[in-house]
Amino acid sequence: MVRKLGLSFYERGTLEVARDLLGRTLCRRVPGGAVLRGRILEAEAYDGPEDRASHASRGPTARNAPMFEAGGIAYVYLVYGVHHCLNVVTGPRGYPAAVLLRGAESPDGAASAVGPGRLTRAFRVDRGLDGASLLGPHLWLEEGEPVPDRIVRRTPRIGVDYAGAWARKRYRFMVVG
DNA sequence: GGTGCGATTGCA
DNA sequence: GCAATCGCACCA
Repeated sequence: MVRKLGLSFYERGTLEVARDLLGRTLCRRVPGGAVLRGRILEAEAYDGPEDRASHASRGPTARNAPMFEAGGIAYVYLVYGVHHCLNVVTGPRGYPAAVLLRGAESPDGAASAVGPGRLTRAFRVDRGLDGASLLGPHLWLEEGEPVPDRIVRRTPRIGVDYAGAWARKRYRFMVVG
């Protein structure tokens, strides 16, 4: 029996959720009814208003509004005018935090979809899902198979060199192998 | 109303 | 090494 992760999974500290996302099953019901599934392999935490790498570091805007909502919804945005990025919003309402999903197994089980843009393409996620509930019919997570610490690696985040000391924090979690 | 650029990727 | 491509943050 597969279990959909509930609100209590998301309403925790961002770093804790990021680590715990590894091994969980990302599920996406596409138009037509088919469900795409794949285990999450890589995730990055963006934690609070002080985090200079976070879109929320300059206060609430139209784009980052979902980050300020309570955990359990998606935050989807377009980077470089080309790729969509999928985030899992975490923590309580008013505290801007989210986890960027950077890699997962491909739904077809073949190769892995590593890279935030590749992941959203593989799971057909776009801005139509911005703000969508992660307990709803279009996008959700299932329990999956938790990953032991010995195959988890922590590194600084990718592509945020502009963020000073925040760029060096080890907020990226990935499954090795 | 104008401008500069990004939580990336793929190809030369 | 660099183009693609556009929403949005910020300034006027």
